[in-house]
Formats: sequence, C-alpha cells, structure tokens
Amino acid sequence: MAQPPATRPNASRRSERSRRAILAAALDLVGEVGYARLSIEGIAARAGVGKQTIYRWWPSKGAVLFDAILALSEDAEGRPAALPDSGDLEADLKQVMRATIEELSDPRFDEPLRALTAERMHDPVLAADHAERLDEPMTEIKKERLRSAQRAGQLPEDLDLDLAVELIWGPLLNRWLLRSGPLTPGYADALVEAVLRGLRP
Amino acid sequence: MAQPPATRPNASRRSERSRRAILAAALDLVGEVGYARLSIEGIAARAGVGKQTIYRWWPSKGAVLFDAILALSEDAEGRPAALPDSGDLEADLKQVMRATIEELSDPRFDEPLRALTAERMHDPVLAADHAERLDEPMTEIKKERLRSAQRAGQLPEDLDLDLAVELIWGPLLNRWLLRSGPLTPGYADALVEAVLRGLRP
Amino acid sequence: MAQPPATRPNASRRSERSRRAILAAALDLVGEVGYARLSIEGIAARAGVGKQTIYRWWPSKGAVLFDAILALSEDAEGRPAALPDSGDLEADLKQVMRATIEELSDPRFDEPLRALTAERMHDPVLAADHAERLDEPMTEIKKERLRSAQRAGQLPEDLDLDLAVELIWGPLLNRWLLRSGPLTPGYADALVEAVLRGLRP
Amino acid sequence: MAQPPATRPNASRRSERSRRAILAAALDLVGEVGYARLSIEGIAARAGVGKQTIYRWWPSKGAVLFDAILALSEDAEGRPAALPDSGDLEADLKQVMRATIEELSDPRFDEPLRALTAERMHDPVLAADHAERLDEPMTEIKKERLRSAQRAGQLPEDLDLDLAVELIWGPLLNRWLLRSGPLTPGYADALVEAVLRGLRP
DNA sequence: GTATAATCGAGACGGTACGTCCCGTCTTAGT
DNA sequence: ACTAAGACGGGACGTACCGTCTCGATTATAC
Repeated sequence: MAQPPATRPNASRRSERSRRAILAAALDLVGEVGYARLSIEGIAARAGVGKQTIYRWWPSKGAVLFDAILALSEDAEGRPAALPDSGDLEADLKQVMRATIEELSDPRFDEPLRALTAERMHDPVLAADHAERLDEPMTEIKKERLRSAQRAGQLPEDLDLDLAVELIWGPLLNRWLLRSGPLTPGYADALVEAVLRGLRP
Repeated sequence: MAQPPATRPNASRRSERSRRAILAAALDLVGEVGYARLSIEGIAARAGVGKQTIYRWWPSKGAVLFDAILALSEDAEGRPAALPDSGDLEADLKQVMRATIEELSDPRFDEPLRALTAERMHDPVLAADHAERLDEPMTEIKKERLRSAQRAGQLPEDLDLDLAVELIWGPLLNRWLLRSGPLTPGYADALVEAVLRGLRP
Repeated sequence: MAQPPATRPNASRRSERSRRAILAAALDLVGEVGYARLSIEGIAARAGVGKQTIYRWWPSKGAVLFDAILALSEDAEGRPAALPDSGDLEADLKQVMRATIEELSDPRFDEPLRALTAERMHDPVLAADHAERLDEPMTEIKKERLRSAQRAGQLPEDLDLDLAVELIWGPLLNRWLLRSGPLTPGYADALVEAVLRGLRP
Repeated sequence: MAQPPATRPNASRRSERSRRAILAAALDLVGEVGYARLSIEGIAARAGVGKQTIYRWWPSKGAVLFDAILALSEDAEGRPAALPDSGDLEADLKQVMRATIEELSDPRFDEPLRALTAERMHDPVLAADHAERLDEPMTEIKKERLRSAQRAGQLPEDLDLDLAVELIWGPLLNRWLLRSGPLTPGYADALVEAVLRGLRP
C-alpha cells in the first residue's frame, strides 16, 4: 500500500506501526507455512494486531501479501528506474534475465510471488491491481530499453514492443510458474538469442 | 485419480455412478462459485454422495477437478494424437494457436483450467502429476510437428525443440493466465510469425 | 448516571443535548432489538454521538438504560408521591394493582423494565443502585398506605410492613417476570383479596 | 437434554461423551466466571469439543446451562416426586421453604439459576421451555400437597391452587432474585404463617 | 474578547466472541 | 466391500462490539 491516496480510505489516523507489523508478519508466515496455510488470523496474531485492523485496510490475504512484496522490493532496491543500457541489447538482456532467474530462485521471493501470481489468476480485481501497480511499470521499463535499441538500429522501427516483451519474458515466466524446466543462466542466454534472432531487422 | 480412467481393471467394487456424479458436480460447481469456494463438502452434497467416497479415491479437490477436466476433454474430442501437418508449418501453427485461443476463451474450460494451473503452481506433487499426464503428451505432439518441419528443411536440424515449444506457446499461456492482453486470432498470427522468424535456418 | 438528573449542579460542561439524545436512542433501540442486542456502539451511532461521550458518563449499557427509564417515568407522570387513600384499603390496592398491570403490559415499559430487572439480578452494584433509587421510594410509598390502614384499624398494629408489601406485590412481579400466567384485572383482585384475608386482624 | 426424543434431532449418533463434557464444562465455567462472561467458545474449549458440536444440539448458552442444571438436579436427587406430607401443612411448608432457601444460598445453584432466570425473562422461547420442563412439574408437585391439605380439611375446597402456589412461593423467589431482603429460616416461617392465615377456611 | 481547557464527533486500535463453513476422520446402517 | 449420511474435533472465516486511545473542532467559562 505504498501510494497513499489510492487504497487508503482515510490514511490520516492510520497506524504506521501496525501496517509495518502486518506486512512483516505476512512475509514471515508465507515463508514458514506457505501461502495455502497463511491466514489473516495468523498474520494478526503474529503482528500483535486485531483482525479488524487488517480487514479495515485490505480485502484479502492476497492483497496483504501483494503490499508486503511491494514494500519488500521497494526497501531492497531504490526502484531501478531503468534496465542497463550498455549499447549491446543482447548482452544487456542476458544480464537482466540472469538476474531475474536468480531472484526467482531466492525462496524469499519464490514462495510469495508464486502465491500472488496464483491468486491473481482467479481474482480479476486483484489481477487489475497487480497489473496496474506491478506489471505496467515493469513493462514500461522493459519497453524503454527496447526503444533505445530501436534508436540504435538494433530493432526495427515498427516493432510491436508489447509483443516483443512478451516474447522475451513470457517463456521464462512460464517455465518458472509451471516448473516445466530448469532455470539456468544457459537457458537465459539461449532464450534471449533465439528471440532476438527473430526480432532483429 | 489414481487409475487412468479409461481402463480401471481392479477398482472392483468402485461405483461408476458415483464417480461420474462427483466429476460432474465438481465441474458444475467450479463454474458456479469458482475454485476458491469449491469444497469437497459441496461436491459431495451436489453429487448426492458421502464425503468419504470422495476422500477414498482422490487426495484433494484439485485432484478431483483434474480428473474432471481430463474426462471432459476426453469426452469432447477423441484425443487428437497429432497436430495438423499440411507441409506449411506457419499455417499449421497459426491454426493450432487460434484453436487453442478459442478453447481458452470457452468458460467451460477457462475457470477449471485456470484453477488447476494455479493449484499446480503451489503443489509440486500435483505439478508432477499434471506434467506427466497432461504436459508431456502435449509437448510430445508439438515436438513431433516441429520434427516434421525439420525433416522438411523448414527448421534447423540442431534446434532445441523444447525451447522452441516454449517460445511458441509460452507467451500465449502467459497472456491467458495473467490476462496481460486480449487473446485474438491476430495475436496468434503475430506471435507465430515473430517466433518462426527467429527459429528458421 | 452519577448525578440524580433533576439537579446536576457541577456537570458544568456537559452537553444536555447529547445526554437527551443518548437516553432517547437507548429507549428506541431496546424496543427495536431487545436488550441483548442493544450496544453502546449502537446507541452512540443512533444518537449521533461519540462512544466516549457515553463511556464518560455511564459505566455500562444497563446504567444508560436505567437513566433512560427513570427519565421516561419522570416525564410521563409527575411523581405520584402517594398511593390513593379512600379509606377502603382493599379497593385502593385493587386499583393500584390494576394500574400496575396496565403499565407492565405497555410495551414501552415492558421490554426495558424487564431488561433492567434481569441486569440487576447479576450485578450487585447495579442492584444496589436500583434498590436505592427505585425500590426504596416505591416501598416507602406502599408502606405509607399500609400504615394509614393500621391507623384505621384495618390492619394489625404489629404487622411486618415489609413482609406485607412483599406478599402483595411479590406474586404479581413474579408472574410478570416469569410469564407464569396472564396479567388480568381479575388476577389483581383475587390476589389482593387473598392476601388481605391473611393480613387483617 | 434428558428426555431423548423431545429436543434431539437425531439422537442416534450423538456422542454421550461430548454431551456430558459440555454440560460439566458449562457448570464449571459459570461458577468460575459468571454467566455474563460464560461463552460457547469457552465451554467448547473446556470440554475439548468443537464449537459446532454445541451449536448442533443447543441454540444458545442459556439452553446449555439449563440442561446442565437439569442434569445436575437429576443426578443429585432421584426426582423427589412429592413434597413431605406429615399431615401438618404448615410444618411441611416451612420445612420445604427452609430447604429451598438453603438451596438458593448454595453458590453452586445460585449463580446458574439466577443466570437462567434472567435469560428466560428476555427469551420467550427459552421461557416456554423452562416453564414446560421445570415449572410445570414443580408446580404440580406443590399443588398435590395442597390438594392433600384440602382433603384433610385444612384448606377450602374451592381454593385456586395456582394462585395459592404463587402466594406462597412468589414472595420468596422475588426476594431471592431482587435481593430485596435476607433469606433466613425466620423469613420462611413468617411467610408461610402469613399466607396460610389468609388461605385457611 | 480572547485564551484555554473540558467536552464533543469521529473512528482506529488490540481484543474477545460470535455463528458459519469446511476440513479430514470417524462411525453407523443399508445395499 | 462399498456406499450415503452425517457427527466429531478442529481451524479459519468475516462481523459485531468491547473499552481505550488519539485526533481536530467546538464551546463556554475565567482571564
């Protein structure tokens, strides 16, 4: 719940202390017992908070966890506003993909991210929220790097950037979600190479 | 869900009547209330069956639903053992992709498939079962078509077929699962064209 | 409920407006939902008042209701300082009993009085308060009428007046509280006759 | 819930073990924390029983407690089917009243009985249940003793027995419930004497 | 006439209990 | 042997209130 006015009914009297405790408890617990056995009751107890305080500000455990993850990534990094741009698109993408793979292999991210992604598949409201607050900024960052490559003549001017982003990251996400294969640096490289071969002018 | 439902030799005393009623009830209910609020208790009541009869034969509601979907797709089609092979890989793939999109847009398939996919993301046991009984046969069928294209010289001999399958179907699955864009015939065509451009020798 | 509401000298800053609204809301609500589901939260909301304003001046919902009933009976009558005294004790008592029965049948009094009486059965503090502010004045009034009868030679000089009051009003109260029989004018008469037969010299 | 078919939906599969544990826990707890802080949740926990098992068989904590008290008095005595009958009505009644006073002074009975009586004042359903299962048998026993006195010529033939019972026991119950005076053997005697004086032919 | 402090409405907070839904196990009767 | 039925101990749900606790925003004396 980073952006104040969007989701908070009346942020004025809200207890920052409780908010932090809830997000922390949610992350802790999802790591300990998994998403399926994560419960609002449990989060409240761990956070030393009344259940109502959670229900007042979040509609579901999925929403709590989403905010927790968002807060986590905001704390961890300082919002990396852009992908690396060394001039060499292929090298840059490989680097990014390898980093993504590493992140997805970190159990601190894997469990909660996986849970969140499962949740949004069912719940269109949650899905819209995630799309707006997570996917769109990320996609924009990726498209920005591709635009830079277009300017450098490494990609055709008329390329459908949304499609391109999907071509690059879609297979990776799929392999991660469905565990349909190992996530190795070699896979990252092979994927980038194969896709770029098709995209280049 | 233990035995492949086609031949169940030693399930001597098992009531076929109840089995069908359970699978039908599961499909009905998942369509009515969604996967999250689907319950074994509810399935039993709808099927006019004791709860124990479900627990005796399936380990979880996910397993019931999986069998239900398997039975559904078996009834619907007659197991298409191969992808179309007209000699024109691009045309064939476009046709298959368009058909897939149509299937995924059918609410009779959408909800339960989505639920199933979400479930397997958490549960590695379920995931392995799905991989074995659903993904592997499907992937083999797809790879077979690509092999045929290799023989026809439309794809390089040393192509990594598993990667190729992921490149083609991964983005589509992703768009469907995450609702990150509309599933249109045009999208199918653009996807196939872009990927094949990269794969061709 | 601290100060007798008639004279409240030092409640300097207290809002008379809120006090009235609270008592009125309490009476309204107890009539609508009954005592068990009456809540301070509900009274505050109905009265358009902060919860704290209630907690500041009353210790419990029972105390609020007690004041509300007291205020009600003060408004309704002008404090009848004495029972009727026509010289005929039996006739006077019958009249009073019939009036009491009528009052107890009025739903405006029945529910809240019943609630109050139930409450004081548990809570000795409340009970003492009620005894002091409600019962003792009433009992004194009743005993006064009996004393007059003693002076007129209709009752023995050495009669235990407290016991006599209990003998007359006890059965009536019991029948009302426990609903152990219908409250009719005939019952009032029979009761008075039977008791007086035993009390007379 | 002593009488099987009256209150049990389907007594066949009911766990006698749980039933006993629940009634015992209810009595224990009401003694420890009082009726107001007695909770179904608490009873269930103390009895080592699921809450649903209580809700399945009783509609409210008041109903549980009523059964608990009924069971208690059934265990304690062997159903005293009649009041003592020595031929001397006054002596017999004094003895009974003194015994009643003693029982009402026993905290093992006082708290729960008081709570129950308060509860039935609000809840007409509970009230009817109590009237049927507790009051009516008791009243019948009392009336039987009075009928015997009628036969012995100690009471008039045309006496309204229901009224007589109320005259004798009503004041006592009232004094107990409202704590409007001390419950002493002397009070019992005075009460019986005064009432009988009025009832005798 | 202004300052100033008690009181006000509003409502968030940590809690307890509610009554309900299901879980997965179990027992009973019926076929 | 398997079934329909459903009671059982248990966990969590989402809601209602509890009594306490800030928040500004009035008021209504006492300066």
